[in-house]
Amino acid sequence: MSVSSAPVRVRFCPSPTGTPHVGLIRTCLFNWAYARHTGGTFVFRIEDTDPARDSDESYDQLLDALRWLGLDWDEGVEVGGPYAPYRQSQRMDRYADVAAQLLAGGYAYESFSTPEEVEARHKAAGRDPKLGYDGFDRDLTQEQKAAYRAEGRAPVLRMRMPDTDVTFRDLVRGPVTFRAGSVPDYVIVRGTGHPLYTLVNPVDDAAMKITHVLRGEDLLSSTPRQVVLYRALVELGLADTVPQFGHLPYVMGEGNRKLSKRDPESNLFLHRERGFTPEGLLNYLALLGWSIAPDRDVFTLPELTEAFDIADVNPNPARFDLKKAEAINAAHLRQLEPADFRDRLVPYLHQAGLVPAASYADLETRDRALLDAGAPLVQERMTLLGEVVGMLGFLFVADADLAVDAEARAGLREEAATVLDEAARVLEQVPESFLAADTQPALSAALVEGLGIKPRFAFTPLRVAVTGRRVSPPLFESMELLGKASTLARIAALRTTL
RNA sequence: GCCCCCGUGGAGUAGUGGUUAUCUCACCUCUCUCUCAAAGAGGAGACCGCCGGUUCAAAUCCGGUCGGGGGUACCA
Repeated sequence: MSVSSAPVRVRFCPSPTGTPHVGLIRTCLFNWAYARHTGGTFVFRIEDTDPARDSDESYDQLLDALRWLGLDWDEGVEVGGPYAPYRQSQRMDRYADVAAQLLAGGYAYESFSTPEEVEARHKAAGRDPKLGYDGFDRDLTQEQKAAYRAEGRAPVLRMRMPDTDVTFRDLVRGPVTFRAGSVPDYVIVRGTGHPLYTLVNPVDDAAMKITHVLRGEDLLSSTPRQVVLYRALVELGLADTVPQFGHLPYVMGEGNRKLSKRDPESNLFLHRERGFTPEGLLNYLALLGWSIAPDRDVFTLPELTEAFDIADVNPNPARFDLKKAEAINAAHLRQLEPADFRDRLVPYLHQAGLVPAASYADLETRDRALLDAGAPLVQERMTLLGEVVGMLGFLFVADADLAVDAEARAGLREEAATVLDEAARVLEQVPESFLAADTQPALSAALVEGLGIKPRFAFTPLRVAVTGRRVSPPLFESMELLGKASTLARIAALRTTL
């Protein structure tokens, strides 16, 4: 149900403040997906007009985030484009020019009132003092303005809001109307001459010929202001049309609160560190307000772009559910090509200090062999890549350095000592190759049949001895990878603590 | 106060006049089984915020109401 047939141009325009937030990335993803779906253009612009809060570090993190996720942009910072520059801090002269035209055209006016004066006037008139700016300076004479300047006051520039309702058709919510008089005249340029977001954002969207503004619901209430500004820009010949707006639902955290920057779950990089894959995380983020089909929620990025339409976005607030996100990620891990999965484990092992190399290609021969054999053992047992440290860590530590989980050790039954003794005796006789096909029957015969112990109780002490944990990859394959000497050494080590 | 948005099982979600109200995750049980997963089978869980109206018939249309969220900056 497209209203416009012009090529789609969308943008992602974060402020470089703080660490990338999952809600911000969700917004980026939807813009990107819409551009890719429609064959349109995805613009990446940086809104760094607040020197007090913006930082280069945050800018770098934004780039890092988009590159990690594979959300590529057609125009914008780093890559350039026909409407460069794409950092607002480098476009200041343009804003001054537009502001001057808005003033000259009567769309904006100079305002000298302080907030205290506005409030005082509301009180004096018996109105609610929190009503907002009252339009007092709308029609000041030259003499009045001169008098204020003589007092040393520097005026702000305010947009003149119309005395009519402002209606626009939101792509997600349908028609939205703001009642006449409910949106006060707002500031677009500070007394210092510094332009504000309310001016700069629509001016750049117009300059960059943005056709669809897809952003968070938190900006919904600023839309009537922008629509009015846009209309002025159109009349001034500075914009072609008013773009279409679509407001994406909030991303909620626990309870009924917006997921805030304070919540650890909101930090994109935390998820990366824990071992979310780009595929898994993006898949989950796409589910925050959208779904590909009623009976399906695991999909690839190409499937997403093929199916995505802003019109299908649901207006309800979406809750960020880590459990669900992890389940989606686990499904993606299982779908990975075995070699791909294996390669992705290395950085996590490296980070934990288990292997000296940070990439598979740089791995030593022995580590490489262990990982080649170990990765397939855990691929369908993991939710996050970071779990590999716990799952396969035992393969990469010296016998003396194996940490045995205290709880797992304490949970062993009385016959554990007997089991370990008997297992050690039997395993001594298994050939050096230590194949699972040899150890399993030997241990079964000795422990299950010989001692009459149920398999789960017979093998648990061995699992704890060999891997240090109660949950591990399959036992016999683990022993095979570890080799006969290490396996026996670890069994002996645990035995002495019982 | 004023303005705007939202309201279907624990979470997400399908469903715009007639269905036993969809599916996924989570949860419970069972099968498989050396642990954990995976896989397979089954189960519990919402009368669609509430009230009223229109209609033979409403989660779906209308009115009202309550609840939650957001905005109301010389922040973005």
